[in-house]
Amino acid sequence: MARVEIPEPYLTAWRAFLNAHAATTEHVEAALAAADLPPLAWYDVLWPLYDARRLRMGELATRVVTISRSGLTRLVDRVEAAGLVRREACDHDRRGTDLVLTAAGKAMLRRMWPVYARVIEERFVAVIGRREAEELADTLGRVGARAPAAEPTASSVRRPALQ
Amino acid sequence: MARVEIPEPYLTAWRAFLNAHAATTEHVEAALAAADLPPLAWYDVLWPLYDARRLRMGELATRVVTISRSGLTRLVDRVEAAGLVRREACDHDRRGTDLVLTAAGKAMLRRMWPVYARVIEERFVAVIGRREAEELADTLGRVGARAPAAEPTASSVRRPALQ
DNA sequence: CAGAAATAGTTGCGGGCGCACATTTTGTCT
DNA sequence: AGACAAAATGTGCGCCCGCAACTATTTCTG
Repeated sequence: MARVEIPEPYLTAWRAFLNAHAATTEHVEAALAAADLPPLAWYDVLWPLYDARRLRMGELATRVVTISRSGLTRLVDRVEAAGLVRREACDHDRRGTDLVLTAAGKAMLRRMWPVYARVIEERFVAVIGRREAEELADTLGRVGARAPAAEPTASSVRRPALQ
Repeated sequence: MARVEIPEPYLTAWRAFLNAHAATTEHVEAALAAADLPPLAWYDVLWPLYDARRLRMGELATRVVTISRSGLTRLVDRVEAAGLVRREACDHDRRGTDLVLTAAGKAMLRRMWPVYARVIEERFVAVIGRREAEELADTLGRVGARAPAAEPTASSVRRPALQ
């Protein structure tokens, strides 16, 4: 029956990890919904497009780790239907689709970020010291590292200042 | 437009946090599926029942933070249909439903934990120092703390030794 | 250069989830 | 006691997701 042993401190940390994610995520979604804004998943599509100006579906998929390829297709369907992004033909590869942010998409990004950021500040920044944040980044960076060497990282949350 | 500012180290930590969760979660689900076992959500139902012997739907909902009340109803429907738990009438309150683990449920728990634990070891324990684990638990514990004072914590991952 | 193999993206299908509402039972106030 | 609010689940409905299969291209191979 292979008695699996995981030392107490690790187990506690693991539980805290899962809890923290559930709690914060929930609050972000609630805040967005309360402000009549789309779910966080839309942000994950819009931001990389703002950051890169133009991306192919596959490249976007690389940055949105939380959803499957087909799921992304339909997520983009919806975001496009809302007029926030536009699909364009890809030059060098007629199989591919390029995505670009529309003006409305950029505007939506500007409306979503403050709401998103507010929750990050209240639930995350507010209870973590600067030094701790650095350690967190380091530790969790290792946990999230794509095992072997390939598997790209993911999830971008704004790098250059959004306007 | 309220230029929201979040210091770099926090943003980096936040990204690492989301990435780490996506990555580990994905691996756990993959490992369970590969072993022909139910998804992690089932574990979240089975374990608290093993831990508490008997729980009402509402009490269970308190511990399974990642799903809504109605979602839990149907999750339990499935787990019950699989013969892993049993719904029983609650004595003092005829509105309520008690849940108890069946022998098959306990057995399933014993099959799932090693697979689950294996991933925790490989992806989490293996890349974190003991000291770091304690700091993680502390820091993320604060992040996951239910804001005001009520809102119970959640997610249990085995406390007494499973057999 | 023909044809197999690989790649990019989409779609059919079945399943799971959350919201809002319905149902049954308790608790309270008068 | 009688009525009304509150609490504990379950249910109808529509949305979203992932898997596997499909189409259209491109790339590799002999």
